[in-house]
Amino acid sequence: MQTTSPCVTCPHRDLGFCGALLENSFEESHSHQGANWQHHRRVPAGRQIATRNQVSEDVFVLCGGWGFRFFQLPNGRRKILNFLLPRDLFSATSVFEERFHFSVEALTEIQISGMRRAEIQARLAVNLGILTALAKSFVAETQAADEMQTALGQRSAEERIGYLFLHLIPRIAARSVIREQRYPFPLRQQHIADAVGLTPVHVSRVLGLFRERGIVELSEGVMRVSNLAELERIGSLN
Amino acid sequence: MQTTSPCVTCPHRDLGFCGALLENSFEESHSHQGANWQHHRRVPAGRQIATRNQVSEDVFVLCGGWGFRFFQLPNGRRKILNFLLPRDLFSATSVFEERFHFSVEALTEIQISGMRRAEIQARLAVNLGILTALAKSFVAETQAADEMQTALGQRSAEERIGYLFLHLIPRIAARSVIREQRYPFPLRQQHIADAVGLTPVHVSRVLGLFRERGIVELSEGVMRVSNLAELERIGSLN
DNA sequence: CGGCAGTTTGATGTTACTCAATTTAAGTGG
DNA sequence: CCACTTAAATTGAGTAACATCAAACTGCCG
Repeated sequence: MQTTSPCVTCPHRDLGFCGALLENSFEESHSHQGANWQHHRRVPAGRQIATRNQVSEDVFVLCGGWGFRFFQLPNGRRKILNFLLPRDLFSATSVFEERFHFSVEALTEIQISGMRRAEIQARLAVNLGILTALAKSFVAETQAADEMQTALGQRSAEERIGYLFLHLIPRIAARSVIREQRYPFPLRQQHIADAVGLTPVHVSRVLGLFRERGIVELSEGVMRVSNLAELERIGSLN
Repeated sequence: MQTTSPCVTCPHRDLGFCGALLENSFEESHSHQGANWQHHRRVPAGRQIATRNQVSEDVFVLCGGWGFRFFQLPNGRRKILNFLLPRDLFSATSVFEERFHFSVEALTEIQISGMRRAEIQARLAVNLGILTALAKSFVAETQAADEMQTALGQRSAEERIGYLFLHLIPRIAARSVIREQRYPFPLRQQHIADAVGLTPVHVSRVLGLFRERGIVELSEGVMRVSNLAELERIGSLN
């Protein structure tokens, strides 16, 4: 099997560093046998796979399914910081930090790929491409966090949920073929609540309104967007 | 004058890349004359010095005074993303992005230092120290943004303001000598409101409570912390 | 002294939370 | 395939937190 050609029989071809941001950079060194700096795992839905302050020698990429990063609060609530979709690094910070500053949970069944941090850092030192990709990832993380801060700080429940959906739509679309504005969407209302800082009860009411007004509808793990223009009017920051 | 010894006569010795994160990395190449890749400016209080989507060839460091990054919303409100203190890069993202994704305003009179992005990137490629410092800065930005998201999403007015103060205290202390728990603090209540997503009226009420209960007191540009333990109980995320 | 920006206070309104009950959907074992 | 169980979503009533509007108060500067 050639290292430069697509490796269709390997389900992890586009995973790990090949994933999110480093997909291309590592291709030339990807091989089936000697890759002991990289390993894969399957995790069932609902399982917590990383904990705040936990030390890890590895940097993780989500390869399949959905997960999320979160903070657990002492009062029992939690804040979902963002959702992880296939090819996402858990966080670009973990390339440099040996501890997670967040926790991670599997939302659906997921596959993850872990790589030795030491190995990644060694490659960073000599490979400008990886560095560039990593910088891009950092920039994207920072910009997304700034926007989410804005949505949370100054906006109503409808606007927050609208923003969340708008933010997720292109990310989902980049990872699966979308027909008729139907997006795969495994979130429970509780997840939405934890992500935008509302109670599940209130989320339910807002989603009810969206449905009545023919804007978005959630059911059976699918988000159906009937009126994107209106959703953008509601959720967009501009 | 020696390049390796402290350069006390130059008010910008510890500014620019010498500032925030790159202080040490650039020391050997700092010189008074030929530094045309670096320039300094003084800006009066209240002046806006960067606008969202504006293109800039330069990367900026705040050298003196306070500023803040923000998003302007169409409804007239604004969200302050964070406050900039001396030696802060406006954002580590601007080392890689030619446009600001945020706006910046001077809160007090400030001095800023701008450096050519191209120059910085060239140095990044050959200087591991700078890279490490930059990565640290990115990590810190990301962690702070995650925490602020949590504070905004899941917490009450008192907790948000408490969190903001707790977050600022060590940053201020790192930049000036603190005696008797009195911190220089140039924010108006409107700034606090814009930062934590409350109305100035409500901020005033909460600050009134803090004062009554002998926790913190703001006046004449000084924050006096009388009961740090209680402030931590209120504002800490843990 | 007058004017302005910032803060405080009061009265009232709205949004979202809480608590509790009901309905719907999703599994599970027989 | 159907009773049973459990989780998720919906609905309603009452409440708390914060917003809004408006007025009074403070300190500062010309």
